[in-house]
Amino acid sequence: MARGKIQIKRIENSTNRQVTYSKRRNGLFKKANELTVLCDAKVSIIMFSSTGKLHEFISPAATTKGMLDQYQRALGVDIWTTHYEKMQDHLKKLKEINRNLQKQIMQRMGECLNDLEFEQMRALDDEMDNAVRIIRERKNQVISNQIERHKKKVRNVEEIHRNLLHAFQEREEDPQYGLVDNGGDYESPAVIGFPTGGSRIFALRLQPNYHNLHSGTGSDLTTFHLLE
Amino acid sequence: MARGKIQIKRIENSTNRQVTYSKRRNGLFKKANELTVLCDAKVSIIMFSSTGKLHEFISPAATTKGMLDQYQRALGVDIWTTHYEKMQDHLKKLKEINRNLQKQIMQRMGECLNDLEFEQMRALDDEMDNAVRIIRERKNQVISNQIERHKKKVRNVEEIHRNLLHAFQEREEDPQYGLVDNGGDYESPAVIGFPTGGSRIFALRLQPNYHNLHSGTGSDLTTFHLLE
DNA sequence: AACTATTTATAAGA
DNA sequence: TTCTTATAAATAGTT
Repeated sequence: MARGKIQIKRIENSTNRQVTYSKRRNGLFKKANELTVLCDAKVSIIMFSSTGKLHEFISPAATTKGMLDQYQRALGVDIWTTHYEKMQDHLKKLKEINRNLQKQIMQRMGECLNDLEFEQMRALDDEMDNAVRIIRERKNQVISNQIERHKKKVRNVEEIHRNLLHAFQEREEDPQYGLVDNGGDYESPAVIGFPTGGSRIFALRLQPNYHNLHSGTGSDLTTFHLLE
Repeated sequence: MARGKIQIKRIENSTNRQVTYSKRRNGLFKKANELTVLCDAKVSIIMFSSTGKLHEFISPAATTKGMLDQYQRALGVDIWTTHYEKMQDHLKKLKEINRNLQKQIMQRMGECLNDLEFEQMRALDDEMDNAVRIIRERKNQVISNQIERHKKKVRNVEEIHRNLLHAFQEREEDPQYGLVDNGGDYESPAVIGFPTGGSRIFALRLQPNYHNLHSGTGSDLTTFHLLE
């Protein structure tokens, strides 16, 4: 186009090719910009040189992403856009649902009651009553279970103690074990009672494995504490 | 660029603008194609006219999707994936929150109580108690308001009745109207009571301004009626 | 990067 | 739209 016409075919000289690429790229972008301004259009140009280098032009008022979204929408090819929009819809709906749930909870906590009609409020009151009843029942059941469990434990412990006491007394009475070995691993007997004042348990630790014993007392105390 | 230089600014004449758009678009695409061939480059042009119409150019050896993929790869910060992944994260979190809210509501309705620790259940019980109290208070307040409104209505009705009765009796006692014209618009005197059968109301007008009297008996009766 | 002869693009008109 | 054409703009080859 100047100083001689050229054939439109690949420029074999690498340097020339690159120079031409640079010049014509500028020309192209300039034209694109003029088009944008003159015709109120949006243009996106993405190009890669033979060496893989990226250059892009985008109309000032547009974004590349926006252009590509619009491009796909226009073509109907929904590689990405529809998926994206569906996600946005979904997100919006979830947020709405969240808001409603939060509000419902608020109302169930006695707040935000202004938005309720009288009938709704009456229904809520009934529902809450019912729920409170169920929850209380359940709580009490859990308490009962706990008590039952602990009772069993206590019975176990008592039984063990009875057995031990029995064994101990047998030994006391047996002259063979009379005064031979009372020291060593074994401490002298002591009384550990329950503050409830119910059945007292004599914790006579005559065996090294007293692990069974120690879970009982403390947790029972805690449980009764919880009860009140 | 011909027959006169032009300013690079929006062409106001719509027809001109469209013609120029068409011409220059062709020019741009031609240049893009030449660039592709001469420099062994890949070019993607996407453009939208001011009316939203799509036109695109893509180098013969390339595909638009391929270009866009390469574009994202080249930029590293691929707009879509990160955005997309963020949305997915957000979605996941919202769903999780939703699940929790739903569960909370369930629990406040007395369901799904298995997942609660004893302490949590106790707290829930307390909270529910409190909420029920608030809701009931509120409900009762609304009821009170309603009653108040009804009372006022009843008072109004009573007042109107009294006035009518008064006017009627005045006419009865006035000799001027005595036997002259008892037919026509006026019925014979009668006692107008309330259907509750409680205290009957005798509208004895002793003073012209009887407004002070009317708030007592009648409206109370009505109120009690509404209350039960 | 600058220059410039020449080609190419295109604005206005038909 | 397309064609025409005078003229502006782009640019190939050179420096």
